[in-house]
Amino acid sequence: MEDIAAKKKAIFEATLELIKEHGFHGTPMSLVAKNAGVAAGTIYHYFESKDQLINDLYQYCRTMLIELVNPIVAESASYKEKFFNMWMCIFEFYTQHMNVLVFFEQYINSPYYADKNPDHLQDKPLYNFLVEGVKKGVIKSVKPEILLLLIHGSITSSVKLNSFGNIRLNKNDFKKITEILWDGIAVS
Amino acid sequence: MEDIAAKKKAIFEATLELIKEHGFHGTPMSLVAKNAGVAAGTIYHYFESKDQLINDLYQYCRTMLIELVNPIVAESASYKEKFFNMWMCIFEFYTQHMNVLVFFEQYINSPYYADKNPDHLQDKPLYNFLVEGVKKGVIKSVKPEILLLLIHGSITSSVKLNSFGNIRLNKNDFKKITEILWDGIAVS
Amino acid sequence: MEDIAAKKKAIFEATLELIKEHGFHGTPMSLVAKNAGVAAGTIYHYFESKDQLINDLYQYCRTMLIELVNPIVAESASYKEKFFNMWMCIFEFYTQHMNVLVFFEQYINSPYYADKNPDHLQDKPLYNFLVEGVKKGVIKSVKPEILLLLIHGSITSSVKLNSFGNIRLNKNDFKKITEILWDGIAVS
Amino acid sequence: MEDIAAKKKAIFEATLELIKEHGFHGTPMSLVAKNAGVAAGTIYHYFESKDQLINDLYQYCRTMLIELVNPIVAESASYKEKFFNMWMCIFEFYTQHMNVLVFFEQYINSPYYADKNPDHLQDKPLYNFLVEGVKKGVIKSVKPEILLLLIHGSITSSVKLNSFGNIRLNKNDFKKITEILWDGIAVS
DNA sequence: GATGAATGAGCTTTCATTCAT
DNA sequence: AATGAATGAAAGCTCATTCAT
Repeated sequence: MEDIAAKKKAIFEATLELIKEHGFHGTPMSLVAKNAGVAAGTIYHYFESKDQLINDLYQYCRTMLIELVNPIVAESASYKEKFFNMWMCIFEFYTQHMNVLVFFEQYINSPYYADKNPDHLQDKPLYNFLVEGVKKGVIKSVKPEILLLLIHGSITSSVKLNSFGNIRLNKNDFKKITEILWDGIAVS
Repeated sequence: MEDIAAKKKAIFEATLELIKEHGFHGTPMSLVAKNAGVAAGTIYHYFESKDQLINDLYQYCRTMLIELVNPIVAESASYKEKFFNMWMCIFEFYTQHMNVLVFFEQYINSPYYADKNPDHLQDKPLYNFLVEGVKKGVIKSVKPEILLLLIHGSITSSVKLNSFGNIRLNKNDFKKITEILWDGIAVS
Repeated sequence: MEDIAAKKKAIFEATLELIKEHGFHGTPMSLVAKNAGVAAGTIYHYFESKDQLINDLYQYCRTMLIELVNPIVAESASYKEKFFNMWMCIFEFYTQHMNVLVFFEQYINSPYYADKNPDHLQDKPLYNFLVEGVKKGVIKSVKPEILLLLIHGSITSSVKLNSFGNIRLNKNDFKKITEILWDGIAVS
Repeated sequence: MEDIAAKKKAIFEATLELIKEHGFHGTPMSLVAKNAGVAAGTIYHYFESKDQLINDLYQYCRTMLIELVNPIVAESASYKEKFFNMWMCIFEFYTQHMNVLVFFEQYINSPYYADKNPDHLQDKPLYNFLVEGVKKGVIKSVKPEILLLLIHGSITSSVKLNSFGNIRLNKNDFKKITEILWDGIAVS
């Protein structure tokens, strides 16, 4: 991640911010260039087309998230604790990077995300963590894809509720939400 | 709903289908006109602008869904049964109207849905049903907005998993999903 | 030819003139639009793309020429006279429509004329006229394609010499050129 | 010709090939650089601009052709024989260097060849050879420019017919073509 | 109401050229 | 001399919207 050319990164960040603010449609390349501090043509040294930029941006964000969650799996804590930590970790990441969350939601529901196969984020850490939980008998024997979607949905919904909505969630709310989830998925 | 001019409805349906297939960006008014069997100018008799068309379409779909859910609340069944029926009813509606689901997801995450206040669908029936459940002490005392998001998220995720994914859900899966939800939110 | 929409014709003529003056490369669609007195977008109602415009323009010019030559074949005159009349007719057409000549020469030698098969103009009238001449034993038994190219080449060269060069051809020169041609191809 | 820097020659040859394949328009400097095995900036050490490159390339090709034809004039053979040899010599050069022929045809008909004065190739050897022929009374007293264009036209047409067309010319065809020419221009 | 040709602002993209290294 | 990343003007093209019929 570190050796991404500075300009490439600037382009990514400018795009992310503009998409959050104005959507795919309202984000012309000229504006991306301006906000990234490069010339219009420069973008095309790094990305073949606008489509390619969007797709590369998706991978860029995905990698950010995966690298964030990875360490938590390695912690030496109870499964339930790790579950909670993971939830909070992703929640906080999205809260601090609303533009990533907004981008993800738009991307997933756009024609860019062509195959529509909802394997979004399900790779590596969180998915494996859930598979492990099922195997250990800690959580119910449900298709991990379903669990994943429930969890991810609860996080993003909470972030949006907290950030956009009239409602502001407090520690108690987080506890309740994660407990609902846990009560739902855990083997009692 | 019945007195919507036939042309207006044709425009709505054409738009819905095109957005599902090509997204907002790939849905020019000229194509909407063509697929709806009207002239380009005709659309502007019914809708002030493309933005207005999109926003009106949102209301059109929303109303469809609400009118579907309403009768279930009135049923004389146990709360838990109604809860399950509601889930299945919405699940089936989205499964049969994938274009509505896709449109909703795109709309919610677009600049059209400007205020970002996640009151999407939370009005009327389902919201009230949940408030009632909390009051009765049948389900946990959590902000209904949160419950709503969890439920809606579980439905849409399931539809997408079932329709786009490699996974096909069966009766048993539905039971598990709704039980997870119920176990999570119900007062034990 | 007459029922070509006035706008389409205006676009053709503007393109022809601009290409003569500035070549393919120096003829932006915006300038075509301006000189044709239409909006940029209007061109795209009539032509799918710039390439398509160029190719349609070729057919437009080709038809003009063929319709011009056709009547001469039908004349009741000697073969040699018709031959001379044809030469002069085409010569005068190109002289009065230099932009068509310039366009043809550019087109034939461009990637637009993809298959490179030099059947340029060889269809219908002139080609058949030559075949007839060979059959009658009036002109030498040579592949008509060759004859065609020699004749066409002599016309265009003469037009260019006359119009661009320092040399101005007079009646005597025309006589000599056509006689050279005739002496070359005729059966003595 | 020999002391042209190797890189300069590489640039010429790459340009020639690209223009044959994709035309002026489809030959960006970046591609010339890539195919010539040099950096984009390097081209600008040798040529002031793309226009200059094209114009220099024209002189480069012209010189090639002149140096080829020169020796033939010096041969000790009959005028008619030399005439035939010259025709075949140029024919074969173009056949083996189609990219030069294509480039010439495009150049002559482009705005690069600004003055449009059709003295293309008419300088030195062939032109003088024809003037000499007229003076000797071997060929008709016609403006040499006209003769030149007829001859050159017959060669290029034959090359294109032979190389692109469905027709393949044989020894007999060549004989006929040159004889037509000779019969046309020679004093009988 | 209904039409659809016409508009033109604004988009994505290309490419000749420059210049710090 | 040589490089190639960077530039930005200008190209081809799209599409929401209008308006005479």
